[in-house]
Amino acid sequence: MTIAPVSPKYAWGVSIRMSKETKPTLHDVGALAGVAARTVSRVVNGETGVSVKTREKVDKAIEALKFRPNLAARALRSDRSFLVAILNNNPSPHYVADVVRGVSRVCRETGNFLTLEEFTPADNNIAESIAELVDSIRLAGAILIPPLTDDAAILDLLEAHEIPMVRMSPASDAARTDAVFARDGDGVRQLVNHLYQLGHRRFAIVGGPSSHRSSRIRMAAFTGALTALGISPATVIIEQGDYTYDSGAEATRRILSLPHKMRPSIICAANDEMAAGVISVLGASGIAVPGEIAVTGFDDSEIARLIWPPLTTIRQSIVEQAEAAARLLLDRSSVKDGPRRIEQEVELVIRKSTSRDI
Amino acid sequence: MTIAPVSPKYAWGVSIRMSKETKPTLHDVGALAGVAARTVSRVVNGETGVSVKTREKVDKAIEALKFRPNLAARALRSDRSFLVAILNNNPSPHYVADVVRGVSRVCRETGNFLTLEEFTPADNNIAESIAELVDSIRLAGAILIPPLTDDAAILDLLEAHEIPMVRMSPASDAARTDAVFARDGDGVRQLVNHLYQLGHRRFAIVGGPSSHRSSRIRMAAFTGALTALGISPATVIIEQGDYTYDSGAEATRRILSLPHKMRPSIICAANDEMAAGVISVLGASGIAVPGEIAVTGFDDSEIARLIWPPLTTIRQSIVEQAEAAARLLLDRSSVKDGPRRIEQEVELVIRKSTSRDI
DNA sequence: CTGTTAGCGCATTCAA
DNA sequence: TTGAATGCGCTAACAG
Repeated sequence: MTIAPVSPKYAWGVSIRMSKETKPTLHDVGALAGVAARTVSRVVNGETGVSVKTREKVDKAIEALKFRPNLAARALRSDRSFLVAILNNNPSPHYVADVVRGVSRVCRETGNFLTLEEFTPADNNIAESIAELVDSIRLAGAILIPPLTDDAAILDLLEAHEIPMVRMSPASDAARTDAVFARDGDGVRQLVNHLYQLGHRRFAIVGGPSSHRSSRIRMAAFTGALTALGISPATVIIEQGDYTYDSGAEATRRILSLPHKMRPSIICAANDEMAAGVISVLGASGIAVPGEIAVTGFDDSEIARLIWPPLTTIRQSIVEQAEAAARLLLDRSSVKDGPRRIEQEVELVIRKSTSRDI
Repeated sequence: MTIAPVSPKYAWGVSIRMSKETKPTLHDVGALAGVAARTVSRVVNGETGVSVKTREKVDKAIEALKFRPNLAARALRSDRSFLVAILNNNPSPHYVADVVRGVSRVCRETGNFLTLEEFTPADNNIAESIAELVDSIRLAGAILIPPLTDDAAILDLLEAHEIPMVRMSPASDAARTDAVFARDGDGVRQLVNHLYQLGHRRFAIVGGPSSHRSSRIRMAAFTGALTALGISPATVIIEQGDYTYDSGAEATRRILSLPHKMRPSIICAANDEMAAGVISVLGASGIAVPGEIAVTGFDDSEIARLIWPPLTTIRQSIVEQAEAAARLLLDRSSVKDGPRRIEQEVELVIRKSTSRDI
């Protein structure tokens, strides 16, 4: 057998790896299987047009060499990476962690990797950082989390680069891209009906910032559901918060400063974090929860379970929404039919903050 | 001027980009600046041996073309990516979010990108997933978060691939790699001294899992500090938890079942999450906090501020630790001197859960 | 069904 | 101080 002048690695004519340091390539696999690199490439990428016999040989060689395609080479040659980016400037750790968990799972299933572009709400050069990323490598796609979902400059940027994207719960221009939503309105209706059955008639609502789609929807659903039960919105105390703990506490102080006969029997916050603020002020004021005033949240974030009393709330599985978003992102088969939209069910979770027996 | 038969892009002899779709390359920049690609490469990588004049021309061309080096090509050619991986199976969203925030900041400063390998504690094929990553691309480095920091199989894997790594608060084999720690012991001593000054003499401690370095250190510091104040460890109630909310609640039930005269005036939990469990059980039992029993946590995680009463605790800035870890990881200048070690200061945060005036 | 050739964009010889 | 040539590992064209 003549010596094939290919490269030192192949100096013995067959695929004998000289060193543990050298990672096997398509070429190595091909040499071992007795086929060309191109054929191995076909097998690796699941292309059609390879005989079963050949495929088996190649698979065996891949296995034997523990071959793994080089990401950089693939990305360079085919101008498509296997990187899915999560773009985030949402400061809530629970929310982000759940998104990461869901996307991560799907990435692993599909042989992709996850990159995280993390910003604080104060960052003002978000678009620039993202530009750096998308100019440096062709992303498999991007998942956008609120409130960054509604940043027109970033949407423009991604569109200009033709990066596939899915937005989670976008507030504006919802039909512009693929998107995933939760059925917030359904949740509010379930919650209100439950409270009504418990006998509550004097409601206070602490709304979220009107800039968020979710808070507008939740507020509309609250007033709608109450009206449907014969409770006039005019009799409902409505306070405005901004989804933070402190704003929930502040709203509660305002509520407690009202004439005593107007005091509600139930305070519904538009998210759990504000509800935690509500409970802390009630506790500090010596008001029994739920005995004197009951409290509800929304989201079923971790804190709903950790505070005392634990919160009755609406669970929306962010993990599942994120999984759905990632699958949508990676499935390009139906994009041509226009923006796609997934709506996720929610669920009422009843805990002690509305219990009758405390 | 003759037509240079280089590629369609250069068909006009000078660097005129034919289409917005085509990203500029080193070659384009060089053509515009009137130098070879090799020279541009030198400038981009900050190599020496380029005249000031040339460098200026090149910089101008880079600016004009908004050139950004192609990550994939760089990674392929030089077998080094600009990807920093965070390896995590810690379920605490606050903690992970802080790590991400710190690492993210440093990555952005240094032109790197961040990839997140996220696992649940239940995942049993962590090593396999990480192998897939490190076999696919040469990472710039990896940052390991507990409890994954102490997984020998993963350390072996990364070492075998010669991936630079920094571990955060490793429990075992601490000198094996670069590492970042917090001065937990200092924090405990500050805390105990403060409680002693408030008049507390009957202590209960809810420890963390002995598998964690942090809980062993914290427990040793508690008994040490108490002893130093003349309080015999034999008179201290010690319960074992596992850092979860539920284990804190459970430990508290055991404490409350003790004869009344043994009841402590203060329960110190080894982390905030267990402290939240402690407070919930005390609340459910009608015991005033801090009036009858005070409570402290450790970590100053978000929940410390969100529960009622808010927790006196020890703040360790995870963001800063993560930043330090990332800088350590990316600075390879001093690795040859053996494993490096950074210790981060902590700080006592006094809140209502130990206040005297409630 | 399979192989040959070429080149993605960059960094690294080596030569000038 | 600069440039020409080469190839990293892979996949797209194009043959056979």
